[in-house]
Amino acid sequence: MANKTNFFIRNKNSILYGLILALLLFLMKWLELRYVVINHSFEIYAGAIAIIFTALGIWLALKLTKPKTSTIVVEKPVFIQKEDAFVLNKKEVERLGLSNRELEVLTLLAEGLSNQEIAQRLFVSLNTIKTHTSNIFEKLAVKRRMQAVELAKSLQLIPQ
Amino acid sequence: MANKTNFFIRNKNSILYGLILALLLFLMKWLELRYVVINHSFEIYAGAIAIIFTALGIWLALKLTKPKTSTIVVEKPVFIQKEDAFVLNKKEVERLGLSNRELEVLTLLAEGLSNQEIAQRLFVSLNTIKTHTSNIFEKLAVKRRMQAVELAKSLQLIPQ
DNA sequence: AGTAAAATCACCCGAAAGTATGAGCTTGAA
DNA sequence: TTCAAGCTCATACTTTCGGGTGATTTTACT
Repeated sequence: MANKTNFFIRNKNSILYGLILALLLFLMKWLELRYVVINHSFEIYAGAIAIIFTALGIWLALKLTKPKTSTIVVEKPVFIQKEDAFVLNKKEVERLGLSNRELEVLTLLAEGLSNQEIAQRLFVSLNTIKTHTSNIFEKLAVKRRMQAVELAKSLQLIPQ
Repeated sequence: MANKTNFFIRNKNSILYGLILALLLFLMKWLELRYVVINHSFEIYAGAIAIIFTALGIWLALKLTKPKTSTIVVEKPVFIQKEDAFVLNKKEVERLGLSNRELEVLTLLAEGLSNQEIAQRLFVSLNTIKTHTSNIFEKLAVKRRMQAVELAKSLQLIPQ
């Protein structure tokens, strides 16, 4: 880090205040030699110094406390669509009495595959898939594959 | 509000500091009468006052300034997963060359309705709906109604 | 070993979906 | 007026879907 080179820059304010302080003292010394001190009591002089330097101290403190308040950031990230990890609604699965294989078929159904394609995908016969789909429709109480998929998605049986 | 009754309580600190200030001045006056001032130069005395009251001012300022606002970064993830107002993706509609009627049929298709039901809903014949669906599948380059609905949803052609 | 649930497969039949082709009608723009 | 696009409808045909029934095999559990 370049601490040494930055020293005067970073302490610029402190140095400046020190100079002002010295200047003020010098000014008072000069005033003392003239007409002020001679004619007034010492208490007034001391009180003036106290007041002035109290004010200076307050001013210094207020100015020098630089990390006054770091900005409070209120973040409001708004996610419109959430594609987070799919969690199976096991309660509904159990309630409907759907088997694992039926859920599997349901998933492929949702992909828009035909029964024939599903059969090939699962290495079983077309008739098997037809039996599965029939059972699925029965358990879901729907008439068509489209409705089955819609219902399954809304019930969190298959990923959206 | 009970401003009057709370005055002394609220300004307790200020009053205390004022008393301390007076006490310090009195202490200095007492010291002056004794051995300090007599034997030392006035500059030293003034300097001491300046330093003490500068420190006092700083201390006052730090104490009196309201408690530093602590920096708190609050993260609030807000999930708006429900379907906000559906906006039609007109660009895609135009690109695919879909007519209004076809979009209408597509919407009903997504509800899981059969061709016959769609026909009754739109007061047209079954054959008309079959023509529409065929054209839709052609334009969307899909083979089945399920795939058409999936694609239409992902392209924002119909509400989710 | 016995049993119940799940998974597999087959056959039939009717309904629905999808393909292909042609055509009438309306409307808005060139 | 002509023309293109959109909407409508029809006929014919093929494919897929869905319902119903029955049967065998696998798996898991008692």
